Amino acid sequence: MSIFAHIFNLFIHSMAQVRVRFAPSPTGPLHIGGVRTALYNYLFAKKNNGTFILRIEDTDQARFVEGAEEYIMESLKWCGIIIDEGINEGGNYGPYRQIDRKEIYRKYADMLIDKGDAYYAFDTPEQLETLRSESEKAGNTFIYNAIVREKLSNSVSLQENLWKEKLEKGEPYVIRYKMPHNEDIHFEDIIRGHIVVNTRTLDDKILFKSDGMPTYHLANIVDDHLMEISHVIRGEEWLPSLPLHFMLYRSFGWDPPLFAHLPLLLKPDGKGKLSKRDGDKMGFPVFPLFWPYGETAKGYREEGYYPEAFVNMLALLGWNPGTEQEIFSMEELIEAFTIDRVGKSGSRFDPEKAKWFNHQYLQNRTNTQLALEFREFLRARGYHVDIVDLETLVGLVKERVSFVKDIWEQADFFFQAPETYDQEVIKKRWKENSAALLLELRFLLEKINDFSAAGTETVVKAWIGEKGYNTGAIMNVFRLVIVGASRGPHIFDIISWIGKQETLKRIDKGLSIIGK
RNA sequence: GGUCCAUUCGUCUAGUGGCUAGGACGUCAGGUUUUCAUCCUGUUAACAGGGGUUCGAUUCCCCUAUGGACUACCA
Repeated sequence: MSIFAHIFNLFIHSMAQVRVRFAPSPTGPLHIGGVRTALYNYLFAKKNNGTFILRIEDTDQARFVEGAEEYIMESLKWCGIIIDEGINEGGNYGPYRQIDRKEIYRKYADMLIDKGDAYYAFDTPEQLETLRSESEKAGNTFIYNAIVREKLSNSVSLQENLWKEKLEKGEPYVIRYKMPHNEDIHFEDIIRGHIVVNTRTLDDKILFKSDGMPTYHLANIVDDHLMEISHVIRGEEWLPSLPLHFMLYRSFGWDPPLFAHLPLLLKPDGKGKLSKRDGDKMGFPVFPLFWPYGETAKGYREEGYYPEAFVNMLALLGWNPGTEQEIFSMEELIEAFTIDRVGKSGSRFDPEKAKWFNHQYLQNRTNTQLALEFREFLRARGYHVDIVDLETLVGLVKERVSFVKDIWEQADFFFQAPETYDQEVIKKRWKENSAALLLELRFLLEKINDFSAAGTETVVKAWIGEKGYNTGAIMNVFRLVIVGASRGPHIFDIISWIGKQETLKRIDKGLSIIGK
């Protein structure tokens, strides 16, 4: 443990209350990277007896997407992440939707203007766009900073009577932060450690838009302060704006919370961060739940992942307990989680490992649970099977599958006689005497009263031994007519489950088709 | 381009100023299974490169390379 992490630990234990927030924008389905951010916030909150808050950051009305808010909440619920304070849960620090806090932000923007740390700017987006493309042509980057603001249209460069007149005339304006020209800003990140940035590389960020809404930067700082957020745990994409955020806290005279910037989730192959396209291309979901609006997207829930497996997999992507334990319940994750064991570098998402986690969780289900789940699947297909029979069946095939829906692929022959027979197997196993042997077996089975797996197996093996037949020669063609291929569980388990009548029927059918 | 962040097996990762650099997924090979799958056992494979510091660096420092994020009146 680094010295900084140690000090940090001492610090959090001395703090009165841990309050963390997950603050997504309702602009579409929640990406699994977002889910992981929410999860780490939640684990950290619960580990420290703190509060987990959901705040909706919907200050950009143009990008608002209908249904996204519900999607976010349903996703968290599916994952087992319980919100303590939020738009539905309420709390003493509401409202929890930024659109409903609109009136709050203006006051704080004005405070900064009065203090001289912010100013009005009247440049139109078109003007700025022109300036940007011009400097780009000249090979420079346009930054709205201390040097250029003197030449542009704002309350710093303009005479006081001029800009006041513009204000009175109702000319559109934004409020920008007045970034100092040349100052080293020092700040700490729990995961990254000490960082220094010089303000000359920063720009005068817009805090308040001409539509009367704050930007992320203002709203975020004000809300985190007002909601008494103790730790900001968010994605690494926010690291570049951390200096600005520190400056804002300083300007307001507030104590900043502690920050932890999480590494990103990367695509399984190639370069860059995980996107929806990767999932489509490689056949795995990038979203927790199916997203039915607009461009539809697959979800882990609908693909048959257990939420416990999904959460377990996600938790270990970028964090580890330092032990060799890999399977964790939510309670165990909460118990084991510490921020100082979150890695610094981005993690490639591995769909194979995700499947492995689900396999582990599926094996730990009882046959009864699985039978119930599989029955739902069968119902959708028009099969109605007794639950006790399904428990037996599921017990026969569960270890070969990772998902409930895979049970069907492993067990279709339990429900229907083969339509076709694997040509490879016929070529390899079907001999001159196969038909005769099968016919003999057929009449042997017909006479058996105890059609349990053990019952039939005993009789058939005795018969084989008695006659001195070759076991493989019989069993392989037997499997062929029952299953249609060279796969599946123990053959006597299969015939016991389908019953004597069906077994005989399948032998007859096989004989008539292959045996001619 | 600029700023910031990162870099241990193919992937997720453990780890230390001196270790045969550990585990998991995957791969491959055996074994079990009369089939297929599972399972078991084993195998495979890594400290990005170059300089320092040091008796000794994968570990500490610097440079380079590579990757990533950001660079909007989006979050």
